Amino acid sequence: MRNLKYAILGLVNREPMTGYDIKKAFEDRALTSFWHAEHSQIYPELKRLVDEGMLNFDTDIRGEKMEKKLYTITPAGRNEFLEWLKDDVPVERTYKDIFRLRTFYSESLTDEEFLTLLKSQLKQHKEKRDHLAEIRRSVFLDTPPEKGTRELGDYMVLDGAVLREESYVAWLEHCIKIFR
Amino acid sequence: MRNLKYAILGLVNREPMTGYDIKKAFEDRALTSFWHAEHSQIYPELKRLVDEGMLNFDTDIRGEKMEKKLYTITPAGRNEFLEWLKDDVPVERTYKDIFRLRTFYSESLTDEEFLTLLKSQLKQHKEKRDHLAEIRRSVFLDTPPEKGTRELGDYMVLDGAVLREESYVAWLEHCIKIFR
DNA sequence: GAGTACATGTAATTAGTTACATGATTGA
DNA sequence: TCAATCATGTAACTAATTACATGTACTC
Repeated sequence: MRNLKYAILGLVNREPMTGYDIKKAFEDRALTSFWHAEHSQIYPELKRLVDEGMLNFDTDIRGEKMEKKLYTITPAGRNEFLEWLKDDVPVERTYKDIFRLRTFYSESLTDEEFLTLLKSQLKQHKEKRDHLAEIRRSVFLDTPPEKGTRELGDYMVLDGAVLREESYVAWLEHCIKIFR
Repeated sequence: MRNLKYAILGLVNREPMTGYDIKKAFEDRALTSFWHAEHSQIYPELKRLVDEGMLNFDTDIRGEKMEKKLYTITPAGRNEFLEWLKDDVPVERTYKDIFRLRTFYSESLTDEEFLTLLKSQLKQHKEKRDHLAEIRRSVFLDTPPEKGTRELGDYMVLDGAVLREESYVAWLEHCIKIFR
């Protein structure tokens, strides 16, 4: 499905970037909530996208001799990206989740053992939710940006991430209530 | 991380099963909401688990000569599974989601194009939510089973799947409201 | 007799992670 | 001068998907 291809094309379509910039973007809290890639996956994909005529690059010098490659999207790349973006695809049947897998088998744990796991997950998901909500508050003042701006995309996925964490927290709290 | 290993050990720990049974279990609505594997991944993993002494199998004959392998968990397998089950692991940083990736880049779509995608996703997630809630109602009468029963694990993940879909629906409706 | 479900495997490819490998620049 | 960050790559391995491949049993 080449999803990484489109994730990268979309970033470079926003503005010219280096591989390192792309790696950094995938570490940003908003993007990382629904996509991620290591640099070992990014650099080969960038090379491939250049071979396929989707991207060009210029070599920049920073300081005395440190080289970096600044990638730019080609018209063909932009076209492919826009076609992909329009695709209406069926929802993913499975959102893999290891903790839910453990929960499925929790009959084999003692109540205390499972409660410990539930509480640890709850703590982590609450922290994640609060962190994401704090970004939404500090960056967007909890108000959606104007339509047609890049910031609106950022806002919407951040908002979705907060909702997802809230829902996870509600589920964990429900499970804890059952076990007490 | 060998997650499939533990998903399979957990199923066979519940009761002896064939590879085909395991494949069917991964198509069941509750399990499929958070885990999935194709038979091409299951059969080699079963072979490996036998090699590692985690599973044994007996060959059953169905009808005249059709053979099937009924797998049973070994004490070593059960032990490994129980150790894995107790592990408290950090939450996954990323829950990959292609529609959220598209949303992130939606500034490059027209309002109508993006609204069409949003509405299609909304319809699908509502159907998924209703379907899951209907299973919860018909199988569990919306009431959690007793602690310590296998049914409670099934109920909890199903409940979590309903909540997750409800949260997705709420997010999509929020996005649609912004775009109107 | 046809179609569906049961039943098990392998091959080829793509996706993703962890480890290996190197070196420059900046700021404390 | 030390540490963190910038910067780019490859190798080895694990995970997962799609396609290839085969045959039986049951029900209408």
